[in-house]
Amino acid sequence: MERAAVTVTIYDVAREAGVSMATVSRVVNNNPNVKPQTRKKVFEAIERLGYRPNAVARGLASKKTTTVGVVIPDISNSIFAEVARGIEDIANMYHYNIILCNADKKKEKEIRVINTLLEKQVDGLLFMGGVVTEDHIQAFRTSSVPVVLCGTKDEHQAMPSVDIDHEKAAFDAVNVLIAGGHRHIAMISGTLQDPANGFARYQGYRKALEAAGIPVRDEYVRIGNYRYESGIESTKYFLELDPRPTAIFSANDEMAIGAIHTIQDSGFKVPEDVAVISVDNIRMASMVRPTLTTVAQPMYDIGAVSMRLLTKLMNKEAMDYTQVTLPHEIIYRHSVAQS
Amino acid sequence: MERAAVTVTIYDVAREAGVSMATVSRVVNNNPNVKPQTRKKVFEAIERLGYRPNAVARGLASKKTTTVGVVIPDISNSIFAEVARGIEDIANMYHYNIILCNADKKKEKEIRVINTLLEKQVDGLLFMGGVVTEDHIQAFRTSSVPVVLCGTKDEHQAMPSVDIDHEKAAFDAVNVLIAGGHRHIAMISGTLQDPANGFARYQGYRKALEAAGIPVRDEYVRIGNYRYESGIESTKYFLELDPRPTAIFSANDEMAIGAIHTIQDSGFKVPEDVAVISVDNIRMASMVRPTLTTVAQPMYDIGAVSMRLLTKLMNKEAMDYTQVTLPHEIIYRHSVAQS
DNA sequence: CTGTTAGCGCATTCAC
DNA sequence: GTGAATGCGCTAACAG
Repeated sequence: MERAAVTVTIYDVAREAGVSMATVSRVVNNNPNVKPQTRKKVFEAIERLGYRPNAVARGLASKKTTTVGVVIPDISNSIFAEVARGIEDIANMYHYNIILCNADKKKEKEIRVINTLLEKQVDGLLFMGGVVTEDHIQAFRTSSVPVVLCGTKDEHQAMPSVDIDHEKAAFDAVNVLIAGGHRHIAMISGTLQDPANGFARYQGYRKALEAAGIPVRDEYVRIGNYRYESGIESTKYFLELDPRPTAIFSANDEMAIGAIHTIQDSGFKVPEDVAVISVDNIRMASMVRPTLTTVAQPMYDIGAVSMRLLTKLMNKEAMDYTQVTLPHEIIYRHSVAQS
Repeated sequence: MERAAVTVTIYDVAREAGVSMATVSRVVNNNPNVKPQTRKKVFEAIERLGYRPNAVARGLASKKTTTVGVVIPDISNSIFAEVARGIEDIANMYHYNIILCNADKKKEKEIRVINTLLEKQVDGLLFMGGVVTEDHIQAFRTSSVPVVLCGTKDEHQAMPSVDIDHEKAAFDAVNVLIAGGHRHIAMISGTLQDPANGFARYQGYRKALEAAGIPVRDEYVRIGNYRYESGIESTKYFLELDPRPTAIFSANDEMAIGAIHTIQDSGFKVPEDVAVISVDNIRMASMVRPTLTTVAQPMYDIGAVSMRLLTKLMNKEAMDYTQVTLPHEIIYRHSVAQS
């Protein structure tokens, strides 16, 4: 194959192969109505010329790009990496390309990225994590391509989505603590503004306590920002309290790790003095000492299922439901004493 | 703004505004040759119709897509996330969109992704990390768009690239150990097949030892795969040795963390019994106990500088040099005793 | 300042 | 099976 110094088009291939451009188009698109011999001639010409189909022209002519846009709220968050992997595997399976766009957890940038993707005429859109506001929905509406939310949902649950039951996940996590005999359970929460993740997890915490007849104390709840440092900060605060909590439920693993280190740095032991549990199950959870007991989100599956859902939507297949809730699972490790 | 149920084109806007499509095109492209009043009319029509320019058609007509493709070898590697952030900031500054494509650290997939990006007519390509083989270079050559390697280089250093001096970084790291009085220094290396990262870091290790007159022992070197588990495995091996190493140099942070935990789990202390140092400075490095002393790669800058370099290349600006080496820096934390 | 006219590279009828 | 013709939505000369 030669180098394509100047662009070689479908016309060049046609001339080289002694056929019409329509025929070249057919073989490139795997249209069966081509005599095997002709097909061979064309392939040879393609090879000889180093022809590379122009996806832009194809997209314009066919009004399909076979690519789906994925907006990642925060590329440095490892959760999304795993979800992306699930998305990719299924996308490849259905011959879609995926293009990732990072949005740095900025709403304004998310909207911009959605618009860029739509301008690029993606055939579908996957929106990962983050808060879905009216503005997002507006942006989605300006186009007619299907959108599915993965790892989050919109407030009115009107859009197709794939997620876990965050409230139930939190509820289950706190119950592990309660079952272990804990009565003084603090929570490091995410922002309560986020209905899908933040608020739901907080609700799960409250409901678990209430179900066990344990009073909910305001001073046992701190709002963090999902980062390590904020886990440290919240935990320092908890450790000063009287009575000091004997267990901490963190809204995500990263803050939980901050909690563990803070507890240890303060001369206490995990889980003996303070137990820690959280939600996510990122890779790092098994890379702390003690290893972190946490509620695992099926990240890969969330990605895979939402991509599969999207293919159906793009294909206009009939669907009985477009809101799927995947199961979560408690991973018992060593930051909570085994009962 | 209405919803664009059916596609509204530049013609629709032209009709709505009572001008020609050329004029609409001008205002969309910020061409100054439009009377302010006309511009206003057009904008109103755009707003009223909910017009969204079709980037695919634009790309075809202008032969430019104002997007650059970025191939990420491994999306779950946090190093690349930071590099990507640098890339993005500069890309935005120059009004380029970036599309990320993950390649799962599979060479075959890297090549496929490069081709996909090229078919999509990106204006430039950024190739992050990983090994650059002849096949990669072949793929790059089939197109005439500029390519820059970031965080790696090709064997013959023929392609534009932005990277640190890996050998020197390793050399410096090992010297920290030597300066601390260590003579029994083991290394957890990456694959020696990778000239840019793996082999260069190993070379730095050797040279540092040689320069200090310390014999290089084969049993003090283990080849890992850059992952936590492989740090554990290698360290278990080292701990059995006689004489047992008093310090370990790891080719990357993640394996170093595995080393620290293994040392601790075996009843030894870091850094008292065994010191640990590595290269990278990922976020997790400050999230271990003890915190990890490491040689920081300027990840953000690597991304930013390579994107800047790419813009110049795309712009066909004259360049004196296209191979840039950024400085690294030793971050002193607590996994090596302060001298 | 604004309109007209050609393509950009390809998929896709519709004939043959 | 294959070719000729048309147009996807837009930019870019070229006129005026």
